[in-house]
Amino acid sequence: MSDLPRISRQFSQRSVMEAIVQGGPISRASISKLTGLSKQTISEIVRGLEQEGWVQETGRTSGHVGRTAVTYELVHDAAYIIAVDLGGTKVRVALTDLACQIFAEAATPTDPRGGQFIIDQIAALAFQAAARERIPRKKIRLAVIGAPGAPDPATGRILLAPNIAGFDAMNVLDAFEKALGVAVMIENDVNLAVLGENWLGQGQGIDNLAYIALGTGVGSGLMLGGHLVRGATHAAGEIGFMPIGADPFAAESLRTGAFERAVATHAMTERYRSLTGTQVAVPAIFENAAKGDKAALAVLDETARYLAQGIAAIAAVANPQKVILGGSIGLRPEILSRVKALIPLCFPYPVTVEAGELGARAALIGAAAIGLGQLHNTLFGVDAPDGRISLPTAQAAALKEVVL
Amino acid sequence: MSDLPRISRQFSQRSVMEAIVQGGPISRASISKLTGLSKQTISEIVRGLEQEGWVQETGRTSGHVGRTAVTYELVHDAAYIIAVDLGGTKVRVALTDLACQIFAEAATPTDPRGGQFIIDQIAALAFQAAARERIPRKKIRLAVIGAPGAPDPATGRILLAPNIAGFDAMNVLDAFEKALGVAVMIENDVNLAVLGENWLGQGQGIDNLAYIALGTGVGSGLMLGGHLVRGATHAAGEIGFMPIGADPFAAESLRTGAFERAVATHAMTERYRSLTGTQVAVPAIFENAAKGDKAALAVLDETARYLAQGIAAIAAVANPQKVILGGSIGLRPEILSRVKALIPLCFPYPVTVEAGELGARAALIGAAAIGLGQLHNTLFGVDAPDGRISLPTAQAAALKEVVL
DNA sequence: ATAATAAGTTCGGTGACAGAACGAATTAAT
DNA sequence: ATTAATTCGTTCTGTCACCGAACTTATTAT
Repeated sequence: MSDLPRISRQFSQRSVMEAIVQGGPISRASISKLTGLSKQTISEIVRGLEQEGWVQETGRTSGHVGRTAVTYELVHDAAYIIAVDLGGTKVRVALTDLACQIFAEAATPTDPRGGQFIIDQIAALAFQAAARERIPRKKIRLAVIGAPGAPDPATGRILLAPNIAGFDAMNVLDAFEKALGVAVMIENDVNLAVLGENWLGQGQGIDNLAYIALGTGVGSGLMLGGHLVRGATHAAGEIGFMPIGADPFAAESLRTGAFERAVATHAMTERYRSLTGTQVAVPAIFENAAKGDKAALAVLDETARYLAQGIAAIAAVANPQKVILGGSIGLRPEILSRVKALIPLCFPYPVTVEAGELGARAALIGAAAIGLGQLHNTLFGVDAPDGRISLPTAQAAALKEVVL
Repeated sequence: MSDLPRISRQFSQRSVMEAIVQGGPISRASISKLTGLSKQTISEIVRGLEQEGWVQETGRTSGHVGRTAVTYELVHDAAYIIAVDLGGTKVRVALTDLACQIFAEAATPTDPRGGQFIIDQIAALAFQAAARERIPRKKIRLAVIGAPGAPDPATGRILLAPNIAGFDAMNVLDAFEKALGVAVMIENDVNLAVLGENWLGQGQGIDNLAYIALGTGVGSGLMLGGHLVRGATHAAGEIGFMPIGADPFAAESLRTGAFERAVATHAMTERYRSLTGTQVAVPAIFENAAKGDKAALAVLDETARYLAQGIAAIAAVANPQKVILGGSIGLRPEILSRVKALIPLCFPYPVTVEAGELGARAALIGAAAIGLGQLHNTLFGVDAPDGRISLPTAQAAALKEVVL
């Protein structure tokens, strides 16, 4: 139903672009072989892309029999996207070009005043970075914001985001679009983390993936069958409320979440306090455990025990091929090793668990991934909602970190 | 990448078919308006479809100004599919025509000898039904088998299907294809149940749906974002192993599943026995509860309490818009009412829970749904894996049940 | 009868491809 | 140095799936 634009050209154009993006400098003849389209068609499409400024000649092949081929590659600076990871304590902003190169990255403490202040802060960061790299604003096509909570695309609001002041009452999407002057996508930060790990981290090539971010709170992002799972109200992955760990019918569990009460920061410090009588922050608990402190070791054991159960629950429901741990607690090897040992004791099928490879930058890289995918789709592709493009990993591996 | 067939025609053809399937008898002019394709194109496509025998003229419009229109509709008996719900105790077989009408249905106890005997039994049932309705075998294009366990399309085996003897060792898919002589799809029965309820039952129009089948065992089917969730090893929805209810680290939980040990048939009878000292079957427990038996009521309360937690876990992970209960225990109103009351006490966001509308036939209807979708796609559509066609609900509502 | 209206066809496009043939450029073999 | 083999890229011709406008046909309302 609905008007069908002639999708044929778009479709082919997209696969040509994909071949150029992935194949680096590539000749038209090679694109033809890769895509199965005729040489003639490739020439036409490439001519079009060149005229519009998306690709350019880079050189010629040599050293093989036969005529030399003219090679083409992306015009890297034809378009840029802004990727943002907005956390309760830190904001990270990155700029990415069409070739998936993250070449400007900035991190700074989140403006505690919240609301519009944060939005202005992010816009300033992004534009500073753009100015530093001499990127004209016109070339910025899209911004992707990762934030805790459940962004509702219909209203532009972000629900369940207690960590960020003033976001519950405003239309965050509109505010960002106004401040940045480009189209904005808002996505849950843990969802982006799955995408990030799927693109460049632990989850490469894996279509069924779960990411568990464990720190101050717990959240999970789920990629099933290659698609991000968002759920009916974009609240999928709010696993803090799983009825595991604390008594789920307790009033406090209804507020904080039974599982969160069993595994997150607060649970660990409380557990340590009840064993020793002293209040100690989480990093110190890990340090003490390394020194052989029995109470600290017990805290780690118990936390891992509940975490293993949480992973088992996710595995039972969604059957991911791999579960990636992230967040300040989840990235700890002490937790990972314990969880790996415990899972086979409470779940019958093998579940691979690993720590995230991208650490705290997973969500930022995921934001870049989703933005680039979106950009390629809107510029060159069908506007199919599930159009996944395969982004190249080669260039992207060479990331520069520029902390302000 | 890969050879792109000229997909344009296919695409349009599919939407024309969709309009005809849904719009009942419909004129070419109306199809044009519906699809946005030009009248001329519609005429061409319809001419093609008519020549190939998929649609036919049915009459003319009248009573309005302007020229009368020739209306077209599906040739209902142009193709058939076999839908099978293979359970541990019962086999259901149905035949469906292209217009989504289930017009022959048979149910009979599963052959206890298992393995090839079951396959032959199903083939016999299907062919008997076909003969009774004078359906030539050539017109049967596809069979969809719903079965417990995790069918592995790569090997054709069904894993985790302890209820059906002899299926673990054989290539079930091949055996069915040989016996039936048509292409066969095998799918988990609970997954089909979600599709069934999504098509004609409680879940109509809902894209994020969970189905929990509770009886001898527990299983769940998940539809997220309109797609069936199967997981990495097709084991998604094996929620019996959620670490909820019994101690998940107990050896018995590893075998049977902690959640299954807390909510399924065996759990209820055991619970009743520990309270009263007498062993009573599940239906009797419900009867006793209706009579006011305190022990029976306590059993229902406790079972519902664990079930509510299980639903909370699924809701926390996947955030479905609605959770549908099925299975001999799940369909009971006594359970539903208790669960509805308990969920708000252990989960903070609203979760709609309802009993399935299709009862025990959900999986069978789901099998028809997936088969019809597949058939429409392969015959008229792009072979996109996610091509969902919208099946009409009107005709399908008029189902006949023919129990042998 | 005549106007209005809707259905359907005919006719003449167009754009996105494919495929064959051919020229152009290069290396390898003689 | 010449020739053969090979590969690149273009030109030319053709097909297919569409669209839009104009036109014919059939019907009801006036």
